[in-house]
Amino acid sequence: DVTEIQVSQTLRQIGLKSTPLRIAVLQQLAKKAQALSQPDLETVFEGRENRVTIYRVLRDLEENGLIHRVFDIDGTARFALCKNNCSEHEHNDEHLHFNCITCKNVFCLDDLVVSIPALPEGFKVQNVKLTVEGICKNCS
Amino acid sequence: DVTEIQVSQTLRQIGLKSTPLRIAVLQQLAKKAQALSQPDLETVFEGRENRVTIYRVLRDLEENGLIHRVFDIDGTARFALCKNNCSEHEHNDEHLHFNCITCKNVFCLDDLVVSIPALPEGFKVQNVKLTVEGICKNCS
DNA sequence: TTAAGTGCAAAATCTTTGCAAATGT
DNA sequence: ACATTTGCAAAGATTTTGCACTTAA
Repeated sequence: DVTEIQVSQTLRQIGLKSTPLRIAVLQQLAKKAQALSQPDLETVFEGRENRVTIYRVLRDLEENGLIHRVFDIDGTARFALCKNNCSEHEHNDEHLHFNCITCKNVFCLDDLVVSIPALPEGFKVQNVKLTVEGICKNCS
Repeated sequence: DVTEIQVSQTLRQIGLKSTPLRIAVLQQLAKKAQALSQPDLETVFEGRENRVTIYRVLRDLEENGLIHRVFDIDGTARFALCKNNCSEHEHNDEHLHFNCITCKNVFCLDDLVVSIPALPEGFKVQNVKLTVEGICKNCS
């Protein structure tokens, strides 16, 4: 498990203050294989935390490369921890996301390697996202 | 080019009335390699068409399997013609989308084949979406 | 102490809904 | 003629902004 101390250090390393909500959000994301949306987090915190602040925490964490954003099949933004190679506005999450069409959860399957076909002339690749839609373990 | 007559027939075949806006939307999508968002379409029609109606046209065309929805890097919904194997709520767009990080356009690269790695036990695949982010032909 | 972060209210967007008028078949 | 589609206004939902208060360092 990820301790509060570890998370605090990470935050300070990148120049963000270590605040209760930032710590709580990172810990939530750390303990789930699934990407969480802003509404998910509101539910987790049972409305105790301010909605606006959650938006700002997610924005700050994303801008500083600690989390990345994926969209579920409804286009709702969901967030997951970045494993590596992410920096400000340059997220390198070259892995597979499984989007469940039933529960809408997004699973990050980090260890699967994605290979892409050659693109036509003139297209410069920066980032590859393979999204597989279907029915997840829990829903089938 | 796709004629108005062809589009009209397609609409009637699936049980939708052939109306000017539906025809215009389908013709717009047919002549672009890029997926268009609702705001894009408003621009194309220079505000002459009602925003609400555009939303409804896109919804109806999607529900009837004529177009499909992809999300650009900002999470904005964009629409493109379905080539084949699409039906109501069962879109089979197993192809590659190139999302330009500069102009935000989404290019459907239909002819490239996507292969996926084996998934963990319990995950049932229905649909594969490979999204490549980078800089498109026009922006580089 | 003080720059960064938070909470609240309010604005700005984006999308959907209800209903009367218009349109396609 | 009649069900479908559209336009308008209004409601809902989501996300952002301004500003005073609070907190981490």
